[in-house]
Amino acid sequence: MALPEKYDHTATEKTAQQYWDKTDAFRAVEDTAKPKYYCLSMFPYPSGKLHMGHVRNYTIGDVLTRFHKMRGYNVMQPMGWDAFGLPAENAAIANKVPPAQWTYSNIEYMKGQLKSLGFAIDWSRELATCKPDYYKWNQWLFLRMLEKGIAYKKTQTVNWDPVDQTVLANEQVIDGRGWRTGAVVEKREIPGYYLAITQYAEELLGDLDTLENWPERVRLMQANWIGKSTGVRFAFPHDIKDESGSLINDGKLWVFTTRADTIMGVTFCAVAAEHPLATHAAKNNPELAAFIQKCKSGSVMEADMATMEKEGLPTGLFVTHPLTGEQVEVWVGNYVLMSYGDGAVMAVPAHDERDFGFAKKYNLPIKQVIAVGDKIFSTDAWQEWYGDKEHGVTIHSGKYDGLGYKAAVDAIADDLVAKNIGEKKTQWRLRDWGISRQRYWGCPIPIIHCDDCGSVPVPDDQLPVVLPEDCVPDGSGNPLHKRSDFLNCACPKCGKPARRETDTMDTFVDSSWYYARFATPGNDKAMVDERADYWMTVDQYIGGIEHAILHLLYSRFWTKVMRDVGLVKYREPFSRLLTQGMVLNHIFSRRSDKTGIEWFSPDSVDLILDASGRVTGATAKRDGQPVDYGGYGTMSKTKLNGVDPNAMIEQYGADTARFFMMFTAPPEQTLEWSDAGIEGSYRFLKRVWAFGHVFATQIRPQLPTTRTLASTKLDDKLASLRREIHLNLKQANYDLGKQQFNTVASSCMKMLNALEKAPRDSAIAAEVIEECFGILLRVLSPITPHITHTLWADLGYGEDILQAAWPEPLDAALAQDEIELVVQVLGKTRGSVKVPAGADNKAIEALAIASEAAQKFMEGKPAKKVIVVPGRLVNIVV
RNA sequence: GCCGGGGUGGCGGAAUCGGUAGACGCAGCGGAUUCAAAAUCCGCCGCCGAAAGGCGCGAGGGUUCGAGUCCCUCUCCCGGCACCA
Repeated sequence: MALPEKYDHTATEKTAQQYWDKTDAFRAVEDTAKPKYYCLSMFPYPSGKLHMGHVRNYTIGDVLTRFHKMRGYNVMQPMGWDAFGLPAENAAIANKVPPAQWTYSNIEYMKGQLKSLGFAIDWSRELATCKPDYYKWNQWLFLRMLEKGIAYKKTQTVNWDPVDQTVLANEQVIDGRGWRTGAVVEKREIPGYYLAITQYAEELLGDLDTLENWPERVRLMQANWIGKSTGVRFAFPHDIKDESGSLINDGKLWVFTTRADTIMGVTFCAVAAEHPLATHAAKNNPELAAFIQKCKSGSVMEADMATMEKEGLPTGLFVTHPLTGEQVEVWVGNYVLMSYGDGAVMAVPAHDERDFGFAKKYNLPIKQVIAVGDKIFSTDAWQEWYGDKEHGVTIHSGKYDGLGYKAAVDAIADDLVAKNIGEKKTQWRLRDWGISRQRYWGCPIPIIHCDDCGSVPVPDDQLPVVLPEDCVPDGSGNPLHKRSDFLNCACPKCGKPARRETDTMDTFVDSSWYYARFATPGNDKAMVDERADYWMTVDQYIGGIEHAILHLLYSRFWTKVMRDVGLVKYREPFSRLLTQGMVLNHIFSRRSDKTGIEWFSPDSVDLILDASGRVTGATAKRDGQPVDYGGYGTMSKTKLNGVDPNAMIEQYGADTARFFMMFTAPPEQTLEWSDAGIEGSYRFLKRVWAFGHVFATQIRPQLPTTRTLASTKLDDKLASLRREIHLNLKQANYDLGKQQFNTVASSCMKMLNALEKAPRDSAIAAEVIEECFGILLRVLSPITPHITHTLWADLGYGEDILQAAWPEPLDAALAQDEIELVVQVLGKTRGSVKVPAGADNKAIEALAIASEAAQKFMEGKPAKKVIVVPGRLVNIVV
């Protein structure tokens, strides 16, 4: 078939995709003869259509998949759908269609988009988390967790919309009001199921060290989130009784501290507004009650917290210092968190900056118990060294005087243990994972409520508990409450009529183990099987940094639970992680008093550039009036600055979109969208095609039947072309190892630049070009698979480029007779000199000193010292 | 506040072990082609300077024959966490 002269991306991509479909090219089959490579991109939520972030994510995964396939790995790249979730319910409310229908039609559409981008996905492994054959295993493992005490029930606080009678997610609460009703949101205590991720805190933290191929920042974010601190938990005894006459908290005010060495400096205690002692004290103290109310209703927004003034009120209650026996007053402080530790702190104003400020504000005593050298302590202002535990030594502390940090903590902890009133303890920031959601479109929690037997787990043989797919939520409450066919059931224990649990699981549960299920398609007898033993762990995981904490932490936790249940042997699911940067575009807006902010899409404005080509502003095409330029920001629906992948594919093709995304920025960095950049990428592919046409018409006819390249001495031009190609190949291979794809794309461009300039008028030239263009096509093929597939096949290289071996640079092609060295005088580059390839340092020195560049700048002075860096430069010191 | 990451032409970004800073591309400028335009092709393209040359990788200092790269001080930007006791 003759190769058309003009690059037709639509036809090219269609042909290639048909070939892949026909040959089932991406089917992954277990094969122990080859090293396996499991490449996984985070599966999408089927929100409607793909956005550019998806395209970038999956292109990175596809490049790695295809590259490893050509390198001889047995690769698997699956795809699925994170199909449960709130947006489907919102769409259902708006369109009056069941969430299932909306979800399945989105999946259909987005699957078509993924296919049109040419990703090497094994669709036979496709899964959707909303299908019973998938979520059955959520339920099954949940039951195992219940048995092991990892899953448990307790009350939780939720946002309650009193008008719709429904629970709201945090993002549905806007300025304290329900997003649909505008009603003031209440806090409600309702029961829910929790997973005891804290039981795994130590392991989740410790195993971070084994994740060498994870970005450092992700590991740090997880470590911070887990938040381990070691210290002492101890109690201040008291005899404060409630109305019924019983001691509050058994007469102990428990606190946690990492600075037990400063216990002798405690001058007061502070408790959270929700603390029982605060509640008690407020009963006969309206001022305190009002303050507590203010603390509780106060904003929990970060920005407010940061600027919030530390405030407090005394309770009038006193507790006893466990070591000195002194009476210590209890305050309520707005800075004490009920959710961390015991909701109370000891206050040592002398050695804690926050306590210091609080004590100064309310005129509370400040007692120094730590000294650093001869430094003078004063209560005038806080000094950094007051909190220095490295160099501090205890003073004014009675029997504990003269001890360093560790010795003091040990001695004090020992005494508290002896008094049976304290212990060394590790405190975690991490909290257990509440998985109950009062929502319809999610995985049902397999529990049955019986009046006699209580909450009874659904027996394994009754799994899955299937969610009805035909409900249409109307925004008021969970529609399952109206489904008697779902609701009514028999108690598995006593057989009496009972009610099914209507809460569903957090969708993070669904995504916590899908990677393992991809390796076990179609098995309805087991969650995972021996095929998963073959494929797991995931060799390369790719996704957005926004999942650095929750999704990745839950997946790690889930894996460890699966291990403890005996399902898997590995400790961690993802051996290597790449967090790709976001895709940005220009933002334009106009603010008016009448309509508020109006957004303008980038193609609805004309840019105003300054003399140097920088964007300084824009005008709307509609009315010619100026709009505000907001710089680059993430693509979003509201800001109208998204780019539609389908429009891209239609106009330029998938290969151009893929090439642009790989070329414009390294994968971890943000990527700024640019129409001109897209044009540039398209131009490059058109040139690749044009060279393919030259190859077909001018090169191939010249090729001799017997190739002589390996035994022929090439002339300078051909040798340097070949060297240039092999050098760029070497560079590309190095960069692929680093996962730096932008420079791989650069290397491809450099190869084409060299090829276009090459002589093409002899049989041997044709042979060199044949080899070189073959290298270019293969290096380029993971990035732009369609065009390279077609050229490879049509130009006679072989049937399927994906089956071709990845090229390796040849030493013979890289070798050169003469090398050019940079000549420096006193470290400044002055020129260059050519030396024979095998020249020794002595000879090189002589040639360099004799060179024109050196002679001019040495000004007749003798060389004091000459440094030769082999293959690079010569530096002459005078 | 703490912890990370970063600052290189008009722009996106290269520079592997301390060894020619600005690869590759975009934008811009000049030219060829064209009736003209688009497309395409060729050339130029950090700053100062007529040139020789000098200066240049956030700022300042240091180590070195040689520093974007190593060390110290400062500064700004981005991300995460945060009254965490």
